[in-house]
Amino acid sequence: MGRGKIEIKKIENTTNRQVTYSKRRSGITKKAHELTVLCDAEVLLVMFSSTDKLFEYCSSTTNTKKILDRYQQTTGIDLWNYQYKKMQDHLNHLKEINKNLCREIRQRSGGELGDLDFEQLRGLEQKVDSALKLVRLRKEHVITTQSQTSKKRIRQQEEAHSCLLRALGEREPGSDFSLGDNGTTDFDSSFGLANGGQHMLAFRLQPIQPNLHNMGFNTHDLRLA
Amino acid sequence: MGRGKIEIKKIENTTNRQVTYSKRRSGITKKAHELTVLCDAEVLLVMFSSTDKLFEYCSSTTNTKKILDRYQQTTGIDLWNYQYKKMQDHLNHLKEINKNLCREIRQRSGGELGDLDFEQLRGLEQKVDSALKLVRLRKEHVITTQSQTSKKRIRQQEEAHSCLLRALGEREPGSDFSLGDNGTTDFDSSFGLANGGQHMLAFRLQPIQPNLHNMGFNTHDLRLA
DNA sequence: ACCTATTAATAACA
DNA sequence: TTGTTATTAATAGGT
Repeated sequence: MGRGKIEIKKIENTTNRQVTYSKRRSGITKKAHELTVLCDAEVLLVMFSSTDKLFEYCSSTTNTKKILDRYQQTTGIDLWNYQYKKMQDHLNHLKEINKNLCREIRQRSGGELGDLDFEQLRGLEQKVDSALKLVRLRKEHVITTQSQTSKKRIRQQEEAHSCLLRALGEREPGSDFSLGDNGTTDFDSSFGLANGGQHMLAFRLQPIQPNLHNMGFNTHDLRLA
Repeated sequence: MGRGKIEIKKIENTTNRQVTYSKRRSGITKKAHELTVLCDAEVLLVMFSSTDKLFEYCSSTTNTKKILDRYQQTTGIDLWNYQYKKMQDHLNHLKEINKNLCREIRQRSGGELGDLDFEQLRGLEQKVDSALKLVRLRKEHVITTQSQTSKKRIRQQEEAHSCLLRALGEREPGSDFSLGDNGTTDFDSSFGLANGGQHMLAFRLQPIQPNLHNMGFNTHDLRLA
């Protein structure tokens, strides 16, 4: 169809080839659209020119992804399944590990012990027992450290306080800024704290360990996603 | 191009539509092939008829998967990535859960306590402590049950044994099958067991709970896959 | 991009 | 389905 018949083989003249590509591409696209409308079909047409430019037509009744999903479903052909399957395997493996971890935690919590025989129970008991010892040890250590830290801080504050008082006393000898029996009590009450010691500790130490509560040792959601 | 012009809209006559589909399908396929050869292009053509039959053309210089890989690379468009990404998210989520579970187990084992403050340690201690109590309770229950079961079995064996002896004695009054001071000892030694009680128990009970060792409470591989 | 002689595709019919 | 053919549509080569 044109000024003379042409043989169906690669057009060697580059310009001519590109012109023909352009014309025929629009031609076939039109055909694809007509097929879609006339025959109620779904058509996907993907073309790469020899210069690597992509052109695509897809029936407006659907979209590329749908067509290709359907294509895969119909043919059963792989296409992109390899990666997908590898991932799925990985996922199942993780789920399995997860399940076992959850069971271990439940057993370490004293639940789901029905399947364990005496020997296993003995082993579990020992583990939990030694864990308990370790936790207690750590707890003692933490409380000791906290207590020491707070004592040191209180001492530092006291020193700073008396230092200030002394300085004031030297500048204004007539003023009555002398200490009572207990300098610490005066200092505390000046901050609205009735008691030193424990309250002081709780109050002062919070900024040092900010918002670690509910971190680290959480009660995790043991359900699998 | 035919015996009269037609409007481009769905052909209502089903037979006619199918005939047209068939003819035009081969027409467009031919066009696709000509485009491939004349213009050195790569063409993929996927068609679903209104009766859901798939027809495909792909340039013989390539294949469907290559075209689609290239399509995806060129467009950057998803295609099948949606599922893939969903899976990847799921996977990362599971890994996260896994990590937390592992940490919880380590903390329940008395390790990795450095990040916990006093309150958290106290909570952990209580959990481990109550777990220990539960495990011990269960252990006691199991050992009690086992012991009762074994005692019952020994008693049954003894009865069966003396029953047999009695039967033998009645049939052959002259023979000397009388019991010694302790019938149990005789019975045990006849099986090559020096002592009854504990050994007996261990020996007899194994078949009752076969190969449960190393099941249920395993030391799981805490590394993530 | 447009033009148009010519070929190719195909609608209707068998 | 397949084949025939009158007719329309696509397009090769030229502008």
